[in-house]
Amino acid sequence: MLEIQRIRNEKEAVIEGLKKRHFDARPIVDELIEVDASWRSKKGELESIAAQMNQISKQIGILFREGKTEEANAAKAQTGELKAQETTLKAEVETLEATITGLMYQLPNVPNELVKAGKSEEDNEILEEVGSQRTYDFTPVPHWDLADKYNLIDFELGVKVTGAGFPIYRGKGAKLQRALINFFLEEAENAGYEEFIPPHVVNEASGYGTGQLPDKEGQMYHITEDDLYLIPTAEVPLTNIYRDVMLPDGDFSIKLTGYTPCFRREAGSYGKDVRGLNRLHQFDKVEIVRIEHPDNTDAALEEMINHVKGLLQKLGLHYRVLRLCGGDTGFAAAMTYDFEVFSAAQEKWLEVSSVSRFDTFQSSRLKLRFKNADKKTQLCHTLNGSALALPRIMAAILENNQTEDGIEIPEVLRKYTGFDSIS
RNA sequence: GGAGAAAUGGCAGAGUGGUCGAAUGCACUGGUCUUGAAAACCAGCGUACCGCAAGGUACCGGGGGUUCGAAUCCCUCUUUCUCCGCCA
Repeated sequence: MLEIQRIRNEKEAVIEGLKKRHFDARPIVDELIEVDASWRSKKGELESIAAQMNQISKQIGILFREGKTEEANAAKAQTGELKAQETTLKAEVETLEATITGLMYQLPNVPNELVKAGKSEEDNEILEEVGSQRTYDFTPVPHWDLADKYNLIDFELGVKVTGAGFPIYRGKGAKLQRALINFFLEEAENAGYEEFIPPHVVNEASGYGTGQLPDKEGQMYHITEDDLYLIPTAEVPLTNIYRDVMLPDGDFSIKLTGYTPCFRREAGSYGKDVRGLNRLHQFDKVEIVRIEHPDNTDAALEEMINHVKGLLQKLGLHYRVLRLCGGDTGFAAAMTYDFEVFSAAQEKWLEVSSVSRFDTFQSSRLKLRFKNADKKTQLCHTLNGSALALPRIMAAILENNQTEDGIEIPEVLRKYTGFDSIS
């Protein structure tokens, strides 16, 4: 959430910044400024009435103690009018507050200055491409066929047990999946991230804390009976560990990682894009999360980007890095870098990681703060990224590393899989 | 799942309708003393919002209610503990 002070003080800059998302913030911001002003004035009235009431109550207490019952009762009688006013004002203030909150929740984060204006993924900037396409003296087969041929992933069985988008990994497929998880976790650990195994289900407050609610309500599985949500990413439980936290001093850099399954309803998705592992309702991911002093955010982001690049390089994948344009940047993010790997058989780029900085957008909702050098309370910055999401990595490894009679396992994974190839 | 008890400031812990934002102790910060430290003593010491300020308001697990007035009474939810049941 943007801070109300920022909207009051930098109104035009906020509106201008949000234009990069093709988001017309002016109506919301104008209303916000107006409602905020009347909120402040009503709040002032309410508080002065409350002050009078407190004063009278105090007097009544003193009178009773002194045994001046009649005077006390007289004083009681005059409170009626004030009390009625207080009740009315209170309701008005509450309505105004709800309006403000409702409006605030509608405003996405203001893009970073590096982010280019743009509407959709067409406008994303390709920053670099590393590696090159392998050549094959046969026609590469898509991963869903390979998965079937070598008995690695059973999509039909998943449909039977659960439904579409819930594949079942088996045999060497399951083992390769587990190898990737172990590899990613170990790399994160080597980079200084502490490993967590968080719950896979979160409460409503956590959903609001990281910004999934109310914006993406329909994208999470909601367990209505207990009012809990299946996590769409480990970002939610990991970041919410630090909800309502005041870090004692400005010298911190918190690095968390965790592997979790992720659940997404993906309502409305259909067609060719959802074939095989391309888009699932349940998938595995290792996430990295950072909580940083604002001065350290640039460096942290850089470090995370390099971490993800390192993983892709170690896996020998042909990849490219994109900086998302305003329109394609997620609601809560100030800036996002996407990583895509090239899939040999599908002949297209698959997104495998997304690294974002949120600046104070999440921490303002989370109430995640620290005491700065002047002993003032200040909001932390949060960042997170996938390192990495498994299914499309799996798809790319299967497709890109296929030979005519098998699949070669990347060198770095062999100590985890225990086998060098699948045939 | 059933029965009971509890939730107060960083921690411990008092307070059961009125000068309570809350005693006291510990911790913490500053000062005095000391060559330095410890001890002792003095002072300070929660958060948020509104306000240029003075100041005001709100907060005793969350929400609601009673009352002129609620940490204190009532309802409700959550969490923790004890006992019983069930169980990987």
